Amino acid sequence: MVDLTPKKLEIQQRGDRILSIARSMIVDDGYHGLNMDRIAEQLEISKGTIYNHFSCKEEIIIALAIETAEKRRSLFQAAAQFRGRSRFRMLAIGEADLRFFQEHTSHFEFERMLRIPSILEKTSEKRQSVMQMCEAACMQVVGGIVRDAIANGDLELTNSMTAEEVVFGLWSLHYGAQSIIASSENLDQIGLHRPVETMTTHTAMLLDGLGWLPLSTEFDENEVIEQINNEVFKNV
Amino acid sequence: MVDLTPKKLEIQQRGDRILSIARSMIVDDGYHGLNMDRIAEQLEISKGTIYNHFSCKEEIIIALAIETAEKRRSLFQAAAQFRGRSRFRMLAIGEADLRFFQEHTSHFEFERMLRIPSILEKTSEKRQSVMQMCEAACMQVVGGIVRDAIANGDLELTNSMTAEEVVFGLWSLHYGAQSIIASSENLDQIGLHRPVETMTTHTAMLLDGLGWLPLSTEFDENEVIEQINNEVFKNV
Amino acid sequence: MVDLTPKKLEIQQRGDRILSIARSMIVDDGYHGLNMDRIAEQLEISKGTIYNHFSCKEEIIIALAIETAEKRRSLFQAAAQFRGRSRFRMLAIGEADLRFFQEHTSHFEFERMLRIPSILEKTSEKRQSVMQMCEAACMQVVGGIVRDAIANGDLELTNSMTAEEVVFGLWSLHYGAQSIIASSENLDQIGLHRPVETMTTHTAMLLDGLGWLPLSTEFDENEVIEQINNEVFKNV
Amino acid sequence: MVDLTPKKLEIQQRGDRILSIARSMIVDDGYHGLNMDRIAEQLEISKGTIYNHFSCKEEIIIALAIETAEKRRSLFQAAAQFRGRSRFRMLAIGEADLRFFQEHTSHFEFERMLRIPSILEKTSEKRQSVMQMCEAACMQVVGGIVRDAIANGDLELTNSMTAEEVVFGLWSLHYGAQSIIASSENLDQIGLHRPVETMTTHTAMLLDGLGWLPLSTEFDENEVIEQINNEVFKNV
DNA sequence: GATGAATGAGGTTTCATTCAT
DNA sequence: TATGAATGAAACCTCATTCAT
Repeated sequence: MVDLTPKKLEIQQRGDRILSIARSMIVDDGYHGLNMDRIAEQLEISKGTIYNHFSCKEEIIIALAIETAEKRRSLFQAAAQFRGRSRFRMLAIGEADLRFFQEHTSHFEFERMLRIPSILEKTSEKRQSVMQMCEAACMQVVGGIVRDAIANGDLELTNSMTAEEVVFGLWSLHYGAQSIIASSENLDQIGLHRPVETMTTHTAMLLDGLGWLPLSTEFDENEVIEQINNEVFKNV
Repeated sequence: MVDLTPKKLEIQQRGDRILSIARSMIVDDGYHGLNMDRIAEQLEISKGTIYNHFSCKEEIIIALAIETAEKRRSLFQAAAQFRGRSRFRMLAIGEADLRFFQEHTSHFEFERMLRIPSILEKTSEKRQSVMQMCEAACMQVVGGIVRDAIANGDLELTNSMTAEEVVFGLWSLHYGAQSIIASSENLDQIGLHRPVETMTTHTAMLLDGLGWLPLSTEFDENEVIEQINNEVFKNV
Repeated sequence: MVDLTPKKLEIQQRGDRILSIARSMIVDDGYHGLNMDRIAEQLEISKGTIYNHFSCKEEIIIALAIETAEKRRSLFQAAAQFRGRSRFRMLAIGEADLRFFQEHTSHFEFERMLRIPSILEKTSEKRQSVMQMCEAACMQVVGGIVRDAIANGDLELTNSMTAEEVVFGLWSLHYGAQSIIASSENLDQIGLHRPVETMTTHTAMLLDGLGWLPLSTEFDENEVIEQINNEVFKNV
Repeated sequence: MVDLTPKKLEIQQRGDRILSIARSMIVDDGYHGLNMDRIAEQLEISKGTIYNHFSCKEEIIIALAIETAEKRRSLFQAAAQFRGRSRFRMLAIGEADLRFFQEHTSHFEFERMLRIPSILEKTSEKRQSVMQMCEAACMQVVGGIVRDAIANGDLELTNSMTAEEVVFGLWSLHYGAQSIIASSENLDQIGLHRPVETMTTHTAMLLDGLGWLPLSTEFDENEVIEQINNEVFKNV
């Protein structure tokens, strides 16, 4: 055990280096830019060694997605611990999501690739389920807040909507907005000068539309967000 | 003119057949399933002929996306002609979008691919701009309704929001929801049994949150939709 | 006839322009630099029109070779008419060859291509025989001078050499030197500052070596060449 | 070391087999007869494997040229070691060149291709400089003998000729004669029954013309050549 | 575990030639 | 006769993946 540690450490570090180079390749040149030969060349290892870490190219992509998805999960879990009214806790989630988006924009690139079936298919079930768990954890965190809000009367669902369906609406809005922002270069030209802020505003409108109390007109959002940043994300 | 037809017709038909086969390849097996050799083989033409129609694989993808995007544009333009209050005209747009989604689910597959920069880069500027025009036309149709609503007092924007930004919110919600639905197989397992209806409900909630009159509680949605279908989409 | 002439002229001029462009393509990039598409493009005519002039690519090559071969033949025939001793007539041939080389360096490129069986095969028999006639005429002109020299005692062949073999030696020396000069950029760097003059000197040395009278030490070469230029090539 | 040999040997042998097949393709049909697909087919290896050995088609051509150029260099260097008068050492060079030509006729084809800029450009600088070194070595060997001859009075250059220019003459004569012989099928028909011997005779004539002592009339060439073969080339 | 040569499917390009208009 | 889009054979080259050492 004492002997194995340094070796295992080295192996893990190599795995990380592979991911790190792969990430920058994808960020720079997208899917076609990810190239097993060039990874091997830049790391000065053999191609075979890469295959000891990742059984195929797609496994690298999902590993990258998991890496960032785990960061999102911890951000969401941290946000959910904010003490206060349910609507404010949703604000904390929004803030977490915003931070995630700003620091890990590349995640959307990975996710887009994994939503192409022919790519996802080649990934291992193991990593697929890790990925799903991360996503499910995020949904559950948000779902928990929704249920809390229903339980304490802050939110009263009509249309026979379920908590999961509320989450789906918010997820759709954010996933859609972030995908569009991350992959469009000309938003400014079509009159969208502050797309991230616009997304945040729409989130508030949607929650208002659902009747989630207190309504956005009843409190000062900036003040709450400052409090959230001080309490929840101060170490991040 | 009578003489010109057969040759030109044949050429155009071949272009269409290429797209048709390519579409089914992508639907079945995604990006990797699209294979120039196999297209040539199945159509019994040479690869060179395919490249006379489409200069690369990615051009086929964008041609497919344009094909469907044009259908969306006509649906949106038809929907916008519905006579009635602005909120009902938005409902008509929602109905158009729904029909588009149900009949051309594969569009989201194409669009997802085109949002990967390394794929988009290889497409011709010409087709890129056709694609953008289709999208812009849709946005303008919706933007026009928003502006009408503002003009006649149905909608009063707070938060210094612009009409374009309202459209962005709806676009994000729908793009996000439809992407998720089109690329997820296990929504049912996580409690989303009617995702399309849920998306529609959230749209209504968002419009309510924006204060768009009449609010969803003030009219019978199903009745209006029936009217829309009768008047606008009866021939479609 | 009055009407046809301008048309025929135009057609012939186009044929010439095709050859002219093809020549420069081959000079720059050899066989695989010759490209029917690019000829059409540069002449702003259609590819089909080229095929009205030359039935295939290889016919262009042999047409180019014939064009220059005919020029060489007339130069040689003109040179052979110089009145004077056989050695001086050889000097005239050398001068003709020099002029040919300087003005039609590319001829050697064409000749080389036509030595490749798969290329020669595709040319028409008609042009093949025209080509052969031109070459034979040149050799006969030189061979005639050699035989004259032998007949009148200027040249006495030892080593049981024949007139044809004498021609071969001169041909080799010139062909080799000209090929090297035509395709080397760095002769100056390796100490060859006047390669053409060097070739001429070696020709004289070779004729001296063969004992062809008068030896180069017995007359003023420059003076004779001036006379040749005045009498034989003054119109060229 | 014992373990490494079989694998490495096999790899090297495959590289050699690629060159061997490529050589015959070029000999038969020139540049466009060289075909990566057909090499793979005939060797029953994959195309990728060929590209592991040679990064492009042109690298094969230059590799072939280097292979033969190195043989010429060793022949020349061996020849230069012949002990005897300078004229006899030149005879040894002539003998080396003759042997080279007879065994590696195809070299001239490769050399010609490499004179086409668009072909040479694609070859690696590394191989280009190897090639240049081989050629320079040959010229220096001959140049050395010329200078020795001048130094010891065997050769007295008139016409302000330099040692390099003497080499150029010999090079031209041999290159030209060998190119013609290598690429002509019908020399016999035009009266050239022993072109190689004729070339050798002309070399002697040229050297006689230059006054290189002893003149060919002053010694028995065959006897000297026999001696050269016994001393210098007996192992070759 | 590490290596890297071998594999071979497949994307892309090129180009001579044909043929309907 | 001129045109040039269409054709399709032929190659070049890339790259993810495998496997013997």
